[in-house]
Amino acid sequence: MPATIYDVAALAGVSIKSVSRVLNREPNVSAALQAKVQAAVESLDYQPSLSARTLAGASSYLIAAFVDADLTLEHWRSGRGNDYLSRLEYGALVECRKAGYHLLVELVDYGAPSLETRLLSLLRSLRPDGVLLTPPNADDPTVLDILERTGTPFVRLGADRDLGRGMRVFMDDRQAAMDMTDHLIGLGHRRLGFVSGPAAYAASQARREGYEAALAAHGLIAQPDWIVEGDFTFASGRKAGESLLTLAQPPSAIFASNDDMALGVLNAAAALGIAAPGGISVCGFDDTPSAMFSTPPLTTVRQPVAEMAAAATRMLLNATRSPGHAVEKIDYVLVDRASTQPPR
Amino acid sequence: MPATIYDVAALAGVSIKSVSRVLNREPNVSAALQAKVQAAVESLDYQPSLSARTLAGASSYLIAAFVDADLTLEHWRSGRGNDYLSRLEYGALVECRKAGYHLLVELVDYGAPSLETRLLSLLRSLRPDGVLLTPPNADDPTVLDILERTGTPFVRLGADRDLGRGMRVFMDDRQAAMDMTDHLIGLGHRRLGFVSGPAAYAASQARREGYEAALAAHGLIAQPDWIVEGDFTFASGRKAGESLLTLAQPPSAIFASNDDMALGVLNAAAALGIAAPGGISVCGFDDTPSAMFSTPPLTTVRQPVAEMAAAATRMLLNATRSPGHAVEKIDYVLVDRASTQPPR
DNA sequence: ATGAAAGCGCTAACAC
DNA sequence: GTGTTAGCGCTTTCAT
Repeated sequence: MPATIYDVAALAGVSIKSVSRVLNREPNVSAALQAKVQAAVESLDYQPSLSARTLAGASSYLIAAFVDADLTLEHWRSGRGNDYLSRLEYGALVECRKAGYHLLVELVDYGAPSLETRLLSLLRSLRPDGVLLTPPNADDPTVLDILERTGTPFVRLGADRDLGRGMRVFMDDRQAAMDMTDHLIGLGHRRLGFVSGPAAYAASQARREGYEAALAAHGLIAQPDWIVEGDFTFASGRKAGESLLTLAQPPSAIFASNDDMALGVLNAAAALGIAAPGGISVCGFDDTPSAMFSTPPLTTVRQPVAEMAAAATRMLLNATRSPGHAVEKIDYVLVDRASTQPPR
Repeated sequence: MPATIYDVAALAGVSIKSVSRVLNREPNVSAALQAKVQAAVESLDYQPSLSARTLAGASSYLIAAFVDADLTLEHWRSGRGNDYLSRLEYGALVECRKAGYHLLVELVDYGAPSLETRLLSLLRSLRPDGVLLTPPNADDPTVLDILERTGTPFVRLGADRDLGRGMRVFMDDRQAAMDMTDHLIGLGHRRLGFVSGPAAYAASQARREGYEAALAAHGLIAQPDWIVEGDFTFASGRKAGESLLTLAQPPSAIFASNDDMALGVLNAAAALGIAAPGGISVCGFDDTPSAMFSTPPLTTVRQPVAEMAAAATRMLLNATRSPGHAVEKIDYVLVDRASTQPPR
C-alpha cells in the first residue's frame, strides 16, 4: 500500500494541509515546516494520487491530443507511413514531462454523428487541463464549440479558418512555398510545374499562392498547363507527373505540394525515361520519412511538428493560470537535397 | 456543472448504489430499475467521473504505453522517420476505445538512474490498469521488476529474453528471414549476400539464423564473404552494399536485416552503376514508410505493429479480470515488390 | 433485489 | 503561518 498524505503528515508531525501546501508550492509556509515535510515525503517515497487531486477540484494534470481516426486508419491500412503523430507526441511529451503532466491520446471521428456525445463524455470523465488539436481536426467547428462550451483550453495546430477561436500554433505555408519556388528559380529554372493539393484544404491554397506569388515576383506568369491538381496521394502525383512531363513544352522543374506526390512525379519520370534531377528537378513539401531515402533524395520543406507540439503544449500549460488567445508562428526549414539541380 | 450520480439517482428515484450497479453491469438488478436508471442517465447525459471511480478503488480505465525516450528523440532529430509509434498507438487505441479505456503515452528513459523512482511514481499516481512495453524496453529487467512488484499487468512486445515474465506478443523473426531467403532462392538466386544488424540485438540474431537455415535447407553454404554486419542505419547499409558489390564474385541478391540498410544497399548499387533489380536484387525487413516509394520499391517483411498492439491491449484488458501469462504470436507478411527479380 | 453509510486521498474554505 | 473540517463523485462493505 503506497503512502498517503496522512502518512506524510504523521511522520512530519504536521497537518495534511501543510503537506498539501508544500506539495503545491503555496505561499505562507515556513522554511522549517517545508523541510520537515520534504524529508517525510522523501523517506516515504510519497507520490500524490492523481485521481484524488483531480477529484478534489484541482487540475487533472492531463493533456489530451485529439487525433483523427480516419486519417490514422488510412495511414495504417495503406502502409503509407507517416511519422506526424510520433513527432507531435514527442514534442508534447517532453513539455508534459517537464511540468509533471501526462499525455493522453484520443482517437476522434470527425464528422461522425456521435462526435459531440463522445467528445463531451470524454471531457467530462477525463477533465483534461488542455487539448491539442491536430491539423485535419483543428478546424472542425463542432469540436471547437464543445471545447469552448466546456471551458477546456485548447491549441489548434495549423488551423486554417476561424482564426479568432482558441490558441494557435502554425507554419507559414505560403511563405514556404514562395521560398521553395524562389529556390528553383534561383537554380535557373523558368518553366515550373506545380502539383497542387485538393482545393478544399487551405494549406493547398496557401502553397499554391506562394508558388504563384514567387513566379510573379520574378516576372514569370504561371501557365495554366503547368498547374495540375492532385489529392496528396502518390498515385495522383504520378498521374500529374505524367501529364506535366508529356507536355509539348514540359517544365524543367516540378514542385509538388507534398512529398507523396513528389515521389509520384519521380516515379513518372523514371517510367518515361527522364532522369532526375538531370532531366527534371522535383521537390516536395512536408519532409516525410520517405523523402530522405528516395532516389534522388527529395528537396522539400520540413515542417517542425515536434517544435509546434512543444510550443502548443507550453501554451496549454500556461493557459491553466492565465487563459489567453496566444498565437505562435513556427519556422520551417527548406531541406535542399539532390532532387533539385540547375536545368541542363 | 455536469450531472453526478446523485442527480441520476434522484431523477430515477433510486439510490446511488443502484445507479452504480446498473453502470457497472452488476448482477441482481431488476429490469424495471435498470430501465429507470438507464432513462435518467440518458436524459441527464450523465458521464461518471474517471477520477472518482479510480479513487474509490475501481480501475483507472487507463492503459499506459511506455516509449523509449532516447529512441524517439533519435528518430526525431535524425529525420529518419519511423511510424512504429503511430502504428502501435493506432492498434492500442482501437481496442481501448472499444472497452471504454484511454491510452496514456509515457516517455521512459531506459538506463537512467532515476528510472526506478520515476516509474514508481508514475504507476502510483496514475494507477494504470495495464502497461504496454515497446521493443527496446520490453527487455529491461528494472522495468519488469517494478511492474511485477506493483502488480501492474503488462504486455511485452517483441521481447527477447526472460520469456517467462509477463505476457508477450511477438513475431517470428527467424521464420520470416527464412521465408525471405527462400523467396530469393525460389527466384533462382544462389549467391545471397546478407547485411546483418548489430549482434547485440536478438532480432538481428534471429534474422541471421533464418537466413543461414534457409541456405542450408537448400544445400547452400553461407560464405563468410557474403555476410556483412551493419548497425541498422542507411549509412551502414551503403557501406555494406559497396563491399558486397565489389567482391570478385558479387552476390546476385542482397538481403538486408532492415529497410534502412536495404535502401543503403540500393544507393550503393546506383553509385556503382549497377541496376536494381536488373543487376542486383535487394530486400529488406520491417516495411518502413520509405520501402514503398523507393526506386525500385522494396521487397520486405511487414511487421504488423498495429495488430500486435491490438492483441496486446486485449490481453491487458482481459488480465484485469484473470491475470495470466498469455503469449501470442502474430503473423508477418512478406511484401513482394519490384526490388527482387530472378537473376540475369 | 435494494439501500445506507463509510471511505478512497486529496484540495478548499475557513478558522485560529 | 498552521490546522480543522468539509466535501469532490464514486465504489464498497454491510444491512435489510
